Amino acid sequence: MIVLAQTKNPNPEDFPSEINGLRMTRQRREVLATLLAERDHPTANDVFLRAQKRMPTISLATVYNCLEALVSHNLVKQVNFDRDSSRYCPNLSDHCHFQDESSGKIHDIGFKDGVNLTDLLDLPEGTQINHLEISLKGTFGKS
Amino acid sequence: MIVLAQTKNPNPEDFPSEINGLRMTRQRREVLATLLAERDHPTANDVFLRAQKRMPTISLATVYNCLEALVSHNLVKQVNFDRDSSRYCPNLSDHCHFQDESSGKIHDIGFKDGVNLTDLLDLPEGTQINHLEISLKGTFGKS
DNA sequence: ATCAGGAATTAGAATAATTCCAAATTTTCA
DNA sequence: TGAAAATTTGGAATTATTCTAATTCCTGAT
Repeated sequence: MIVLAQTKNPNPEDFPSEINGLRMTRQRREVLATLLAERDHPTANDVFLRAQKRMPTISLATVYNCLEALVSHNLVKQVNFDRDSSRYCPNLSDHCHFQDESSGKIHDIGFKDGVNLTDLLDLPEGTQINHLEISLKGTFGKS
Repeated sequence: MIVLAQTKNPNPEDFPSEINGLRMTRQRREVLATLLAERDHPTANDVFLRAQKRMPTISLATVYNCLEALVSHNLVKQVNFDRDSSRYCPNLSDHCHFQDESSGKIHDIGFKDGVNLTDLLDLPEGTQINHLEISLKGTFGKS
């Protein structure tokens, strides 16, 4: 698994031509670079507006297509809070999401060392987890 | 907190006139009874179709209204998987949801004794959690 | 380089879950 | 009983997302 640059404002040109089996087209690079540049969990439309600044011809449909391609190849995580529009997160480490109800901001929350969620769950023998999403809401402490 | 009957097919007439501060109208009783009768995590439309059998005049808008009232008074939980339509669950115990990818069925998953999710999370001091949702997908073991 | 075939992009239409609205009905309780 | 408030209702409106069909872009073989 290729580790993506964690630097801000990566140059889309610097991405390899294929990541995790996904051919990196110009638009996909742009969408990914947009997500990496500002890690504030934007919606598809937010990404569209930002990507348009550097690539004025990109369409919203393409942004949706690219996001779905990136998500399905595990380059980006899709973040859902209730029925709000989906948001996107390029943080690939194991984490969950906390939405502060006063600011609306979403924070990435890591797990403490050595803990494993599945140890806590009463799952029947032989269950295989393919996907897991944890979403929290409340008031976020100073940090 | 009033504990709702855990029996199947409760008679809507048997609910008290107010639960958790929510006035129980005829339609709200019917919607709640529908959820308690078959605990398979139906969508709003599923609930509508079932409730219509006993109350042919109920409208879909009312089902949405009732579900939202029940959810906001903590009588029912709203269950979300990605962008699928919301599903509703009258199980008020602390649990999360697992969707079996082969059958599509949703299972309630309890936590093992004595564990507390928040112990695992790297949350800043003073954070207050008001709402929490855990959704899993995969293949469910026999059981 | 050129060309054919496949993949990706695009604009706009279509979809579908949910919410909104305004009128009618029901309930509450003074 | 009657006025005010709350709820229900049907249908219209909203909106995020998906679909469609046409165009453009890539890629790899010649």
